[in-house]
Amino acid sequence: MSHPLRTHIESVSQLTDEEFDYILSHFTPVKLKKHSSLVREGDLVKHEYFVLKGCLRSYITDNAGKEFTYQFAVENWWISEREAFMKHIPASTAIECMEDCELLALSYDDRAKLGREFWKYEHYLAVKSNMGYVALQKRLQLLIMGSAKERFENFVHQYPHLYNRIPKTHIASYLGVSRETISRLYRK
Amino acid sequence: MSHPLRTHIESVSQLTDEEFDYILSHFTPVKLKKHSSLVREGDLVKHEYFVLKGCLRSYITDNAGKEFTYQFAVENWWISEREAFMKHIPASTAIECMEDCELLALSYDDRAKLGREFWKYEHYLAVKSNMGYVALQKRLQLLIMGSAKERFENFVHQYPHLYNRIPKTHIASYLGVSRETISRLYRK
DNA sequence: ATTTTTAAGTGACAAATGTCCTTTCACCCC
DNA sequence: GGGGTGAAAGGACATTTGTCACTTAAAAAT
Repeated sequence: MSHPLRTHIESVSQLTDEEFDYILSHFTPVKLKKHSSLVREGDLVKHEYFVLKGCLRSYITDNAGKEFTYQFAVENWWISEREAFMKHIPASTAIECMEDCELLALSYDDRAKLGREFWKYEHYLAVKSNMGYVALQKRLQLLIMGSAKERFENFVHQYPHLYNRIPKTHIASYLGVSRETISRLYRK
Repeated sequence: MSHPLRTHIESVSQLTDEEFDYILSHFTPVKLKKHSSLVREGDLVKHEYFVLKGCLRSYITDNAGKEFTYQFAVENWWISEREAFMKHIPASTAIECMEDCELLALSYDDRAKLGREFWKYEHYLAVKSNMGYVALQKRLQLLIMGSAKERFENFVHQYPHLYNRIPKTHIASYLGVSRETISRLYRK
């Protein structure tokens, strides 16, 4: 069975064994316990992460201390604080493990290096970035157009495996509604 | 006084007169009357547009016939139906002129050609795309975190010139609230 | 200038959603 | 295996926002 990262990259472009081994050699394994922080607000973010095992979320905290989930990540997803990572500025979003996690970390410099050395890797990044943009667009659309109910149903439909894995509180804050509203919705 | 398009590109990277003239030669002027459509739902989108004069909006229509504004564009903004333009698929979003407009159209092929011929133009596109992503992120954040009031105040603060230029109905649909709610808000 | 159309303001009411509080249940930790 | 901890369900009530109907004002058309 092929390495999860390889499978992910090859959904965009094929690699030889040598190429993949070389790429993989730039990643560092990271293990984290449930509830630990991967990134805290204000941190400099020197890596982006590919998730091998576990479940994380990135979130913003407003002045009143309320948390808003910006993104989830499970196996075979990438996660980081994009803006902080790209621009070398302090993170405005925190990232936390919701389960014990195993990650692969790639530094900014190594990412740039791989991009330079492999057209294919650069292309993979570009495709990934574009998919991210389109996903963001869709989510925005749903936020503007849909009621709490529609947003929730869409979420369950789109991520059935997350619905039973992630605390409802966080799903609520991802959808921009209160936890109680979520409760009310699937009573019916 | 320099050409608006040149000014815009040069906010990212400098051009010689010859380079700019060559780039500009790939653009076609387009004039449109108020209320006319630049893109209709279902159209193939072969161009992207730089706005020289006027004011446009892109919007989605839901099953009930309700319109949701996805984006505004005024002088010195770019506008298109990104997904349709990039992937050569039918547009799911329409674009309409809210005033008489003068645009510069650039075809998909010419865009690619300019990107190939000028590293600087390619770079300009990349920076623009990244800024678009960050802007989308900010807007999403505000939609999740902010009340109607906060969203509206943020809009007025961020785009004071649009607030007096664009019908409130469309500002409301951009913010994801009803027109009446907007009315109520700035009574106070 | 007069008519017609379109945008905007307003109030009353309904529906959706948020907030607060209590109770229950499941899981984790000595 | 009991005590503690955190997540979730549920009810009561407050607040926000949407909807509808009507009026006024402004802009466009003739």
